[in-house]
Amino acid sequence: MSKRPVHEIEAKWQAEWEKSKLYQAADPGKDTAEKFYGLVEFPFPSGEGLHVGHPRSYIAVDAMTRKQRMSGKNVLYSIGWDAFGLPAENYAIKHKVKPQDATQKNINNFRRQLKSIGFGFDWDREIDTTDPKYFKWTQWQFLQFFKHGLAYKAKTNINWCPKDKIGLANEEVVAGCCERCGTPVEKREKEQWMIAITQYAERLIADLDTVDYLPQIKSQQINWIGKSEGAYIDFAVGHETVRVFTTRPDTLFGATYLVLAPEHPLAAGHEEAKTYIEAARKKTEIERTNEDKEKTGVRLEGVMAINPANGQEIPIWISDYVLAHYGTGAIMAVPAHDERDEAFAKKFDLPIVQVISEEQIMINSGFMDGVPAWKAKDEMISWLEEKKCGEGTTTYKLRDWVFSRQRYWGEPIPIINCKKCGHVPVPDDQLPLTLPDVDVYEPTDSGESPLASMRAWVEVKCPTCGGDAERETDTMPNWAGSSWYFLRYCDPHNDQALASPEKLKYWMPVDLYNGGMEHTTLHLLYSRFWYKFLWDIGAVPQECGSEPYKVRRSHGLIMAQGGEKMSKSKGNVVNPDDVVNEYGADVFRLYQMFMGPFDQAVPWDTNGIEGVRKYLDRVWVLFVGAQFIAPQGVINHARTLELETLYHQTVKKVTEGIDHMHFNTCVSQLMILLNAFSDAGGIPETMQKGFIQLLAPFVPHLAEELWQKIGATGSVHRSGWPSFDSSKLQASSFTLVVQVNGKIRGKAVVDSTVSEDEAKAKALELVEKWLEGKTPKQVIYVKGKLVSVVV
RNA sequence: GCCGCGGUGGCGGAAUUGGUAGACGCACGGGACUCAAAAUCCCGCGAUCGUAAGGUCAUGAGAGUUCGAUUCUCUCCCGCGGCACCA
Repeated sequence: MSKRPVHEIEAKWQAEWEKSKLYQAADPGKDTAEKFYGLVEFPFPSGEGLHVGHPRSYIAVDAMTRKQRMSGKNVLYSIGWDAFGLPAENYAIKHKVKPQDATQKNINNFRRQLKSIGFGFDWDREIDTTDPKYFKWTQWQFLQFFKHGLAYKAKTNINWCPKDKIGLANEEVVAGCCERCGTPVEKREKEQWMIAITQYAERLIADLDTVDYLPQIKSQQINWIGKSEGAYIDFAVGHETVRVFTTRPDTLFGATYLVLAPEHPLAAGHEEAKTYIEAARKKTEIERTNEDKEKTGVRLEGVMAINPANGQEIPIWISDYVLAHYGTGAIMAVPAHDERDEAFAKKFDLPIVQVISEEQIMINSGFMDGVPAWKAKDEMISWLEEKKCGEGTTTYKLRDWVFSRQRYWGEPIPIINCKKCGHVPVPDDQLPLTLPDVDVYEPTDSGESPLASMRAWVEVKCPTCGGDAERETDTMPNWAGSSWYFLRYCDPHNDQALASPEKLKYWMPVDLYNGGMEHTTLHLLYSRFWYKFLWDIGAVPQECGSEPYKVRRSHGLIMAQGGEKMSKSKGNVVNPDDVVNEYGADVFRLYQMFMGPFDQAVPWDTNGIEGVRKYLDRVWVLFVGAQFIAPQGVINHARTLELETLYHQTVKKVTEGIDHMHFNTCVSQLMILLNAFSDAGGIPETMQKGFIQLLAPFVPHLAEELWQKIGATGSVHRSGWPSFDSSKLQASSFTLVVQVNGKIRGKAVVDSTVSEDEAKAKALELVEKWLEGKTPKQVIYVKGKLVSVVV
């Protein structure tokens, strides 16, 4: 038997595909076929190179897009580099090289690795977010946000990571710590560029109804945006007013005190509160939220608020359990119907008034008494609006996007700060605004970007008045370039626009987007928002629709052997280079698809790879080894019919399995089919091509080689997709199962054409001894499956 | 606490408009080939009782619906992920 020359085959076809541009996506024209746009999250090219979990998503979508391409669709599937960002800059600092050079080196390594796996990417559409030709449009888009009033500079408390020396968006803070390095985040007051994503909060929730995302993705996004419907209520405090937000306006009569956040303006200036406010400011976010729920607070002496519902005077407290950045930073406390208020009231001995009875009827509520609880919320809002002391409203947990980073390796924010004219956009014809070439990238403790010290770059003339001005020195977060890259794939070399409307109309929306769950509240949310904005201002044509991704799926993580997470520190990371070198790309790909359900975490298993390698060796032997293609007549007629049934079942299963991402069962089925061919002594000629075509999305190199070996013309990857004949899915006989009182008592192989009466008669005969002479009460027949006898 | 996903052999996992539980692969055991080993091929492989034929039990636990439940309903337990003093 000839050994399968894995590496020769793979190198040969990779070179051939590259030369013939086999996977090139056609630009839309008169006769262009129907499109299919498959998308995977483009990688950040780290210094460590790919690890084995990385390509899982790419292999899956590669199989899906290959199948689409074989079916005749015009497929867009491409790749690129999300190459700006903190890790690249830290890498450069550590290795004393320029971020530009380090990034290029890493990109080259990633490209080599991806090419060795044999993806069907259209490499002519490769994207690099750090390429000035690309980020020219990232900057242009930022200026559109600015010109439409959605990008603004504001002094706010931001999340500051003292280790990375960088400001973080809320989405980048996990449990009060920096998402990247785990350092507890501090609060710092800073002027930052912000983008008003909150203006899209409602649409970001509502439009989820129009797309097909995994349920957990939708619910995580909804959760993150955090919509609450309730009311603002105004409490008079002397000559001033304190406005609170509540989701329970119905319990207004039970409000026995107010609580303000320590940052609330009304709290300032009260001598007795000073120490408390000072202490609260010093605490980190985790300290403030992790205090085992033991409530603290201080009463503001000598001030009372008037409850607008009953005119009662109630005290005002400050406490850090009320958050400054949510609602109005002030609440009405209803201890009878809110756990937190109850804990606070009990600790400080404040009155508790129940306003909803056990029977869900309003009590102790003046004009609301007797109203059913379910109606009370709406009635109270109407009353508040009528009396002009409040209004119904909706709030969101989502906050505006902190868009500034005080680091070197990012897109410079193209704004010029002029004392006279304010923030002035860099004129479009001066884009891209590139980074100055410098020697020092170290971030500063002062929280200023290293760009600030490059005076020659910073000092410019104001484009509006011509006076002395300074460039903005903050850069954009790495989420900027990745928020629109899928649009650029449609038209990657355009220097007149981010992409031409014609091409966008043809390719958008993305038909399938696969990526990690960890990006659900970051990249996925940002890019949906970004896209909606571009769509609103007409930079993306109306025809593309309001959502960028029709379908969103997520892959499970690959764990280390044994079930732990793969990590550099544990030394259990599997490098795809090693796997490809030892087994070849096809084995690597097939194993990834076979190892477990695509959407679930699965441990890497070296033994499992061996099994897949054996399978491909056996496929090889069947075609080119001793068993070769079965000549006519070697396989008898009955056997051929059996194989035919199995073949058509396999075509159906693989066709549907790929579309539904049930890759592991597709591979099982292909194994079953091969086992049957082996047992029969070869492959009937009528099934040869189809079998190779079914293998092609999973093992493209081997399939192409076999395609050539059997003398077929062209590439298997453009050869069509096999179809199944529904009439041939049914075997000529089946095993009839007979149950008595729900237990299996007999089996018999019967002809598929068996009638109901025949089946029942046969069944009763088979299980006679179990009936013990009794007459069956009921006999149930399930066609093609079983007979159930009840006695 | 809230939301989402999941729990099936020694292991990864199949099977759901309710109809043969454990497909396929791994590991393991036995055999063939070999001086021997590797590779390859063949057979076996949930537990339990039985020489066997065959029986009984078994899909996290318990109940329910049904001729029949891994699949549907209810109650509970455990694991993973997300959010969390959000008023």
